[in-house]
Amino acid sequence: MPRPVPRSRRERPAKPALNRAVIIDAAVGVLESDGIGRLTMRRLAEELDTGPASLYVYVRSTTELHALLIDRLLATLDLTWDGRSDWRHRLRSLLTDYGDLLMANPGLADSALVTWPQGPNYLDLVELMLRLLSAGGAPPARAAWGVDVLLQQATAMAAEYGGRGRSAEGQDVADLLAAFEDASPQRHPLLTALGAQEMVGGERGERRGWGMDVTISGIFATPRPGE
Amino acid sequence: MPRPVPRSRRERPAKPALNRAVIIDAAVGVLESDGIGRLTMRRLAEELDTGPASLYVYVRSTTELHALLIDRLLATLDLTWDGRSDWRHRLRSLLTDYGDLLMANPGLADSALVTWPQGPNYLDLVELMLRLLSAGGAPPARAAWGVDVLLQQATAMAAEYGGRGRSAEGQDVADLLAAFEDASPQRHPLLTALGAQEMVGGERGERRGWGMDVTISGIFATPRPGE
DNA sequence: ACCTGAACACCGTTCAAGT
DNA sequence: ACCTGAACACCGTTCAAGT
Repeated sequence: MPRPVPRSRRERPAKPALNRAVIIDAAVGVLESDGIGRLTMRRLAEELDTGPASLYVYVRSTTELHALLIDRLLATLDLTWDGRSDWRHRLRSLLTDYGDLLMANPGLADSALVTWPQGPNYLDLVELMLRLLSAGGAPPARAAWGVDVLLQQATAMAAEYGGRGRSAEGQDVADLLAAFEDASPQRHPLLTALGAQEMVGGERGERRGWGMDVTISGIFATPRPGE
Repeated sequence: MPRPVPRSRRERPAKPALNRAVIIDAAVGVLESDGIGRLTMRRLAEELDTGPASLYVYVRSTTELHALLIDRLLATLDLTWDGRSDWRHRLRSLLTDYGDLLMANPGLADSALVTWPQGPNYLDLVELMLRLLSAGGAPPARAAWGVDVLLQQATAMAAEYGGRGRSAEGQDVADLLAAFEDASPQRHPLLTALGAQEMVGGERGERRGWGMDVTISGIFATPRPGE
């Protein structure tokens, strides 16, 4: 019969044994409470009630930590397709969901832009995109490059009008607007005629949807060299 | 008649007066000698023989410093067009030059990806791209969004197979390859059939050229909503 | 106005020493 | 094998005080 756990150990749950899963769970917690800007080895160690050195037994670097975190977040996406609904519509909704996920936390898209995701959910996402492009008639080798281009674009768009909009991450939209307002009518007639607002602005959903259509159409219009 | 400068002041040139231009010049020096990863306020202050606090009189933040640096580097590009040569060819060569510039220094493209350039040369680049897209027949509003998409893509491509290839920046290509090799034939049949090499590899120039053509074709094939 | 020493509040990563 | 205290070598930014 087990002896009763001493009160001091029951009051707060015992420090959980460290492992990769526990660390990534804690990382999600820090992301949600503090933002990715504070998702550091030291902050995470504090959360887990240990020292930063302990994390290096399970995670190679801060970059790997971010890659694992992003993969973990992908698990919340719907990565299925019934194979019958319109492939193009499904591809758009998938990329939209992915972008929304990255925009939900300020700075997350910026991080995703320079970090290659790493984990099972990322593979599922890529596989689904390959299926959808194949369903549309893309030859496999072209679909392979197409996935890369589409993901890169979705991530970049999320970074551009997601997190940085009203953030504490350094620059904001006002800076970009101000930069365009330095355009000179003599030297930059087209830019001046369009106006800063036209360059930067636009309804987010429209702009994003247009970008996706550009790339999807382009993929189907452009054979790979030697294809 | 001026008194002779004391020997101790002549041995090494006098500390230059600080100003924006001097700071950006020094930043280029640090970029070339140490890489952008070490282009910090502290390292730059050391180069200028002062303390970091002094730089804040001229530069608002490290992000602004990087934005100014990137604009400065753009000055080395050929941003002219005679208006007669093939617009599409010129657009491709412009984007290629821009990508090469970012790939010349490891980590630079990563930084450009999350930093909006700021300065006169960036405006010249945008103006030229607007001219080229207009020459191809794009309506102005579509050209505006097209410039954004093209620059974002060129930067992302530079980041993807530029700097990180053989770098000390955290992840490298081998990690990405390894991630794809975890694909399971049951769960990821298309991915498995293609193979990691097909997803990640390919001759850099071909891949980049294909990506540009995809986007350029897509821009001309896709009207803006309500256009 | 411009400049700066010093401080505040952080970082990533390594490694010898412990259990 | 797993864990960690402590250290090393850095960061960005602010601010009171000087010139």
